[in-house]
This record gives sequence, structure tokens and C-alpha cells, in this order.
Amino acid sequence: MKKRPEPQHSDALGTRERIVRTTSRLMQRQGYQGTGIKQIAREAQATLGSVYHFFPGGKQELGTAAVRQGDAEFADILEKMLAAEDDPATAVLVLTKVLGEGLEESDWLDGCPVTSTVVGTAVDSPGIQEAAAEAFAHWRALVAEALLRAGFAEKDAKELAYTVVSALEGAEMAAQVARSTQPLDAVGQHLARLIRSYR
Amino acid sequence: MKKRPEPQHSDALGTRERIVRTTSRLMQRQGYQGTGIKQIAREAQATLGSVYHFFPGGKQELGTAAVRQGDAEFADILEKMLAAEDDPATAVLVLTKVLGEGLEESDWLDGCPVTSTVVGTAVDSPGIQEAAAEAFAHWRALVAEALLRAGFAEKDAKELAYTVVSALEGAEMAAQVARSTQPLDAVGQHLARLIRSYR
DNA sequence: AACTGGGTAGAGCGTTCGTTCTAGAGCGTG
DNA sequence: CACGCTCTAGAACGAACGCTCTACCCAGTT
Repeated sequence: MKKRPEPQHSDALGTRERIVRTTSRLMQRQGYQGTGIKQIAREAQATLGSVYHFFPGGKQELGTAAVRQGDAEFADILEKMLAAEDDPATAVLVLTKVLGEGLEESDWLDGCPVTSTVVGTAVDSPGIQEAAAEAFAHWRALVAEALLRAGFAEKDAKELAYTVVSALEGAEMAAQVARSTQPLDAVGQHLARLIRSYR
Repeated sequence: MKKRPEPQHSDALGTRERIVRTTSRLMQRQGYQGTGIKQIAREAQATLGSVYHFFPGGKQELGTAAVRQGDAEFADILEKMLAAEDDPATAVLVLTKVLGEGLEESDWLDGCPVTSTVVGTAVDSPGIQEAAAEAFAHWRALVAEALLRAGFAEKDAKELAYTVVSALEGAEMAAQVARSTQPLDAVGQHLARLIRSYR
């Protein structure tokens, strides 16, 4: 009835998967409005027919898929980082360092994929904005869980999670614009200090 | 030789001024790529000829002018808020409240004009990215000055300024996406706490 | 009265946009 | 072998894009 070919070799992903990843990567760099469907098809080595076959909702559906892809990718990193350190303050500090390195290695091109995709789309495309809200809520939940595990009070954990995720977003953007890791470094130090002040 | 007509009535600004403000407002909502020059001309009640007369550099020049406009507008608010309170921690807290109110009143449409304009333009338009970097540095300097005035050590003031501006940016974006002032409220409380921890 | 130049006006250029549409390749099932 | 179905392929459409261009208005100067 159904077969599952789907090999995970880097270049041998299924067409749908290739389209989503390419969309996410392109919108991360050029934003939603700056990314064309024909460019996506070209770079994903797919055709327009395939793109509209898998995403009949057109560009908006591609955008939400890209946001969800970015959500999942960053949630993976976040989860691993928070699990690797017993102290959440240290985990956040390490995370800012890792984000800074990634940004610098991409020559300051690859910021937060969710942010770049959602900015400037709220008006005409509520689906994308919702997916982005879900992504932020998802990340916030991961941070709050880690704080709870470390013994923080529930109220403190939830409020700190808002600040941690917001500050990380802002610092990544500021670092990208300034082409410097300084915003991420400062935010890392201060978030660690803030978290420790609740122990 | 020269006369200065330039009345400051709301609708009687000079054409150039009208174009800049309209561009800034539109790019704040729709981003750089999502805003067309013809739309700018239409809404500014100017013609294409006038737009290219004042901005021969085309869309990129309009974008940088819009970013500088946003820079100046927010710097005004920031300066007044920091001057109105003796305690910088309180000033930041009040600021997050004000930003939240502004966001809610615009039905979550008007986020940071600099952020929305610069996201997704770094690749092809370095001028806009530079103007945005200058805006962030400008705001950072205002915050650092206020902290110095309040007696903070120079190193602490500068590092805190990075975190305050980055966190505000991130919180405004998060609030806009979540359609809620919660991110701004949490960041306001935590930034105040962080600043106070240095006294 | 003639000239000058900053500013206004918008038709039109070539290009790209998102989307639609028809045609066909490949393949497991009747 | 023919059928149906998923997926690939890309030409074509109308609309919008950024930008160029010529023409014109009109105050100030000579």
C-alpha cells in the first residue's frame, strides 16, 4: 500500500522535504517577501509543478511550513543545550556563545529563521504569524521546563522563560545587524546573572 | 535667497518630509521588500517624479531614510523617558509599558520600524544595514549615558546598555507576534531587577 | 517679456511576481 | 495492457515591480 523510500542522505531527501528546507533557508536570509517561489523551485531542484503539488496553498503555505521547520530545528538545539547542563544559567550562557558562532560563520547572514520569515507578513498572512507564535511558545515551554527541573518556582520559571526567549531573539537580531557577537555576549552574561538571582 | 515655508501642520509638511514619514510607516508594517515605491507615492500624496527627484538613489535610499527616521523617533521617546525618571531601572520599566500600549493600540501592527525595515535586506543593501546598526548604537549610547548619570560604573553601563536595547527589541517583536504585552511586561520587570542588582 | 530651475505629473520600459494550466512520465494494481 | 494516481515539467497569464523619461507648471531673476 505504502512504501517509505525517504533516504536520509543529504542530497537524496524527498522532494517535499527539499522544498521545505530550501524555503526555510532562503526566507531566513531574504525574508518572506524577498523570496520568490521560482527561486525556491530552482534552488530546491524541483519544478513549479512539484511546489504547487505539495503546497497547493501557495506561498503562504510555504511560509508557514518554513516557520515550522525553523521552530523544530531551534527546538532541537535548545533541548540539547538545556539537557547538557545541570544549571540553566550556564546552559543559556553556552547557548548565546553557540548562536554567536553560528552567526559569525555564516558571515552574519543566518539569523533566526522564524523572525526573518514572520516580520512584515502579519497583515496579509495570519497563518504565518500564528505558526511563529507557536514556535516562540514552544521554545518558552522548553526553557520553563528546564527551570522547573532545576527547582525554580513555577511563576518565576514562566516569567523567566518569556524574558530568556525574547532577549535571545533580540540579541540575535542585534548581533546580526551590528555584525558582532557583543549583543549576544552581553545578553548571555546578564541572563545568567538574572537566572542565578532567583536561586 | 531661501525662504522656509515648511509649516508644521500635520498635513502641510513638505513633500520630502511626507515621503520619508510615509515610507517609514509603511515599511514598519510591511517590511522593505513588501513596500512598493508606487504605494509610497500614492499614500504620501506625491508622484513618482517627486519621489525620484528627492531620492535619486531609489528604493535603497528611501529605505535608509526610513531607518534614520525611525532611529530619530525612538531616540526622542527614549531620551524623554530616561530624563523623566531618576532611576534608570524604573525608566526602563515604564518604557516597556509604553511600548506595549503603543503596540496594542495599533492592533499589533506597529513594531519597531528599524527592525521591520532591515530584516531581509542585509544581502543586497548594505546601506540600510549600516543605518540600522547606527540606530541601535545610538539608542545604546542614550541608555549607557543615563546609567552613567545614575552612578553606574562605565563597564557595567556599557554592557547593560547592550542587553537593555537587545532585550527591548526582542520583547517588542515577541509581543507583536504573540499579540500580547506579556513578553514586554516580563522583560521590563527583569531588566529593572537586573539593573538594580548592580547598585 | 524671456529665461531658469526646482518640483510635479504620469505614461511606459523591461522584468519579475504568484499562480494556473495542460501535458506527460513513472509505476503499482485491476 | 489499460487504468488511475502521484508527481514532474514548464509555458503562459495578468498584475505588479523598480526605474527612466519627457513634458509641464510656476515662482524668482534679469
